[in-house]
Amino acid sequence: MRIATWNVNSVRARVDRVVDWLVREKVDVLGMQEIKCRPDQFPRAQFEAAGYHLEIHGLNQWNGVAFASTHEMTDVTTTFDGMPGFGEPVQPTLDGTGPVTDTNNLPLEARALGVTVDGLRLWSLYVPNGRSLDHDHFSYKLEWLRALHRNTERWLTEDPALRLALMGDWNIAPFDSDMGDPSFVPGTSTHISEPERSVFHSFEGLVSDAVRPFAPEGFTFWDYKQLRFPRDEGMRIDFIMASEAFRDQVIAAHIDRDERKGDAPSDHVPVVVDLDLSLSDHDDYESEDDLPMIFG
DNA sequence: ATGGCTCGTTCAACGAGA
Repeated sequence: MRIATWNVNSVRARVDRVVDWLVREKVDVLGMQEIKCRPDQFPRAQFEAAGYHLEIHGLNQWNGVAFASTHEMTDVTTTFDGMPGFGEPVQPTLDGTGPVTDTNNLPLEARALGVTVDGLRLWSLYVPNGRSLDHDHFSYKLEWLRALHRNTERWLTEDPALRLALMGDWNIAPFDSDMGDPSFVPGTSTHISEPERSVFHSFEGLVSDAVRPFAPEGFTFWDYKQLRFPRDEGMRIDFIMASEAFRDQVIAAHIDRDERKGDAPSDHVPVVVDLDLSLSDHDDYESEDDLPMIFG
């Protein structure tokens, strides 16, 4: 089973490339970010003609997340507990027709979509950018991630065997080697600051990077400006962070750098994991010693 | 010091991205 995440930077501008890639690479499930449209504007026909079901969460021209899957998707959710909103305060409407807000009456954005596929719990996540260290968007970014962390902790406490993947554009370069764009300066830039890296690393122990063991090098984003791609001055900010039970079934992973080439690419490339769902649970050496295998 | 690209909205610049 092949699962991928891709910040497509407008699904309407990129639909041909995205669907071509899905078919060519035989991808079973794709989590997309920055679809930049509402569900009624989503180019459904091309995905469906290629055999994909869709789940779409988009409110306007900003953000937006979606899943395309050849397998059935269930338990679709667009928020997690305590997810903060951003922007001008608005009053929520009782009939549910207006914007959904947080406890401060700030509108929730379309940045998260959870689905269950073949028993795998998958999230397509578009973490807020932060904009600058002194911007309201930066504290929003940190609080959004802290809320996600609290939920992740709860999900895995309730079910330690949950096969969970938090995949998407995390908008953080967690290690120095993940930042190759010289316009990002330590101490003054987002994506590499101590609080961002700290909250990213706080997820370790709950989920960890399912791709890096198979792809230790490589960026997932290159700015459109200043020849960043030809110079390979990119950033690694797109991750599939997975629980241990999920990682036990991962047999390969890669970053599809070639998707940054050619006509009208997204500025991000797909990040891919391959799973063997028939693999049994990770061997626990203690229990293996204690309990000899019994063949029925 | 500034802009550099790209997209959506909508036709002229601007917000947002990272």
